[in-house]
Amino acid sequence: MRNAFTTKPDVAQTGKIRVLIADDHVTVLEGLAAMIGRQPDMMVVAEAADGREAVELWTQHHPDVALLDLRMPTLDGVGAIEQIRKQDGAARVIVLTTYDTDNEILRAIKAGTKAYLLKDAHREELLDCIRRVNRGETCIPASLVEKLAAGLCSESLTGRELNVLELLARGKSNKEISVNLYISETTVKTHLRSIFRKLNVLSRTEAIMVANRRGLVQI
Amino acid sequence: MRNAFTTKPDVAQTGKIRVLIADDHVTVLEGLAAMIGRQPDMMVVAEAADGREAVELWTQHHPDVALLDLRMPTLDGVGAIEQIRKQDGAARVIVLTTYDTDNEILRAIKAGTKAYLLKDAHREELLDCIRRVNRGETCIPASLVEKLAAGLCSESLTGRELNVLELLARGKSNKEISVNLYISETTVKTHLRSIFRKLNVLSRTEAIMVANRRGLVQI
DNA sequence: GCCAAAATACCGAAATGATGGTAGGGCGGT
DNA sequence: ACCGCCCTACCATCATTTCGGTATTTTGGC
Repeated sequence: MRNAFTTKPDVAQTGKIRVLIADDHVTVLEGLAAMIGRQPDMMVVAEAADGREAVELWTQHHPDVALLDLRMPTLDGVGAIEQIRKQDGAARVIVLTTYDTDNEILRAIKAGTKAYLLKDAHREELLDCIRRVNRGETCIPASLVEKLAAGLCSESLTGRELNVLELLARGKSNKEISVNLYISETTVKTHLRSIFRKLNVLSRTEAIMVANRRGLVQI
Repeated sequence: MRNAFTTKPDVAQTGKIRVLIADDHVTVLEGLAAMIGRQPDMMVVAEAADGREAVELWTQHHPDVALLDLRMPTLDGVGAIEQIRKQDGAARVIVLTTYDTDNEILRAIKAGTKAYLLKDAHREELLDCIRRVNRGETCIPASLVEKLAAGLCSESLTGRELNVLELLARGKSNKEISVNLYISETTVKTHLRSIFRKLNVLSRTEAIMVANRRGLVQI
């Protein structure tokens, strides 16, 4: 079993940081490969087009750093991170995503990601991030830390409350939600009051907005 | 002044399709450049990081095909297309975007784009699209045509209705909207009724959902 | 088996939203 | 000058949502 203190054989051989990249957008994959391939101190050892493939290729190659998109088919980034860290708890994973909703960041960090990069990051930002993570450091932009700090103090929603919120965000009325969940309209109202209190809003429309911003539901 | 019937000097010289690419994500830009650069029949002549730069570089290079992201700083894709086509009505522009909301597609096509590609398009799809557009053909995926057909039969919102809808989508109440727009709450209700009728919905929450799906507002 | 949390449910009052009809002022086009 | 459209505005009425407080049952963990 590999661990963080094992000298990585391939690094020793090539002297390069071995990187796995995963993204369902072929353009992004090409771009990452091109940028990384040009660096003298790193190389791409595997490219995956979805989450499942990313886990398989990680198992085969055991790269120094893995760069994963959060939204991918078959298995999303968080799922892939969990699978990978089941094999190696010290695996170094960078999450690369277009969106920065609170919930996605939180889930990714809970799953054990070392760094969280937005896709509009600059070239040097991204390459430096790979180098830092390879050295065992973490790399979370200050703007994201702020978002986290703001969100962490809020209570989390229960499963049922999330069900209600999801239907709410689809534009359903209380009656429609009750029919959909096989509960009474009164119960829906009770759940809604809890949701409003937890999200610190006063109306359903506000709730939709906040839920969307926090990544609790996607409209 | 160039026009569609002028023989393009650079093509005659190099025999390659000269492509301009524009995207604010450096990764995507790199990816496009790598893919296009590998093709024997095309080459990247200019790379822009935002809309204004795209227009400037188009003016300088007059490429055969321009690949533009829709969402860019300083000037969005549609604005860039309009500027470019002011110089050359026959300019061949491909729109490349992550999202496929009805309104964005419609605006892009109205502005005179020849092709509309989603960023998760496959490699060959993208390269073939460039070749087809260079030959003067268009290239709009069937799935997008369907979306358009579905949306075209609906009435369009007036400017004031869009103002109301925007605030609505921010979770504002009728009273808050009225204060924000310096109109009475009654007027807000009148606008809302028009909005509901035009979007074919029955409540404000449904309106938010539909407006977001059609790209009328972004939450 | 017990405790805490979650899910379910009801009542009633107050606020907000939805829907009908109606209408005057402004503005651009024919 | 007239027509159509947009923006504005009001009244009345009904439906829905929001906000108190309260209570039972179910579920999961210790």
